[in-house]
Amino acid sequence: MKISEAGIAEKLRAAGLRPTRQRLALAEILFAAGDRHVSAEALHGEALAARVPVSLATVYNALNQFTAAGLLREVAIEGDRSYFDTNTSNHFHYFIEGGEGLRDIGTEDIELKGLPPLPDGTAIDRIDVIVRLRKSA
Amino acid sequence: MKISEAGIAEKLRAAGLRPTRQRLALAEILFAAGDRHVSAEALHGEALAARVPVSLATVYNALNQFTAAGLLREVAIEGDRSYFDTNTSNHFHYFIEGGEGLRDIGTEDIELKGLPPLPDGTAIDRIDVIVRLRKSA
DNA sequence: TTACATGCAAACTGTTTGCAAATAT
DNA sequence: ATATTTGCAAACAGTTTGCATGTAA
Repeated sequence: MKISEAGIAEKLRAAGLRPTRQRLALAEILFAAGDRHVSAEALHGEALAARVPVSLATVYNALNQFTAAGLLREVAIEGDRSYFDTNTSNHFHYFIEGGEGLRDIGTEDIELKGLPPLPDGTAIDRIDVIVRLRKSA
Repeated sequence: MKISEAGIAEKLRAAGLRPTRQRLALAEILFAAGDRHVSAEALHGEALAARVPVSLATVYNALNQFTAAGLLREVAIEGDRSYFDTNTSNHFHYFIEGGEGLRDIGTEDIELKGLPPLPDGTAIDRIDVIVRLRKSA
C-alpha cells in the first residue's frame, strides 16, 4: 500500500483535490483493490474499520468530488441507495436482486446495436445497461 | 374517456385493487393517453389540475400498487426521483439530461447480444438499458 | 497565512407509515 | 357489516449544507 500512496496523492492532485488524510484513506480503499462498487454507507464503514474516523458527510463529499473529477462513476440501480463504481470505462452491469451487489460486464463481451435515430440536437453521453438477475432455485 | 372508464375499473379489479375514485382517476390519467413516464409528484400535479384532490401519499400508494400488480414498471434513472412507465413491455429508454424526461426505444429496434454466462443460480429478470443523451450544440 | 477541507448537527428531499375517518363490496 | 382505502401529518432514509474548527499549501 505504501507503494501506491504516492500515486494516489498524485491522482487526487491531478483532479484538483487536495490530498488530505481523509481523501487519501478513502481513495486508498477505493482504488487499491481492483474494480469496486460501493455505497457511501459501506465506504464509511470500511473507513471506520480501517481506523480512519471520517464522518459520513465527508464520505459523501469525497464520493461526489471523485465522481465530478472522473475518478468514479455513479450507477443508478434503485431509487434509494447510490452506488459508485471505480471502473469508469465503458462497461455494463449485472445486478442481483437482494442486495448482493453489482458485477461488471465488459463491453468487449456485449454488443448493442440498432439504436433508432437520436432526438434532434442530442448526442450520446453514455449508455447504461443493467441486467437484473433473480435467484433461480 | 367515458368509454374507457369501465375498462379501467375492470383493469383495477383484475389486479385485485378496488376501483376507488382516486385510483380510477389516477389510472385514467396514466392509461388514457399512450405510453407515459411519470414521477409521483407530476402525477399528483396532474390529478390536482384535473380537480381530483388526491393526497401525495395516495399517489405513492397507487403507483406502488399498480407497479406490484404489473400495470406499471419502475424505471431507475437517477438516485433522487422515481419514474413509472405505463409501458410494461420489454423496451429501453432514451434519457435526456436536464429533466426533459424519457423516450421509449422499442426492443424491435435494438439488439443486445454477447452476454457473458450468468452467475450461478441466477436467471435474467429483465434488462434495463438507458441511453443517456446530452444536448449537443 | 490563506484558502480549502472537515465534522457535526441541522436541513432537506423523496418516500413510507400510523391512525382515524371515509368508502367499496 | 366489514375489510380496504384515504388523508393528513409525522416518521423515515439517504443525502446535502452551514458554520466553526482544523489543515494543506
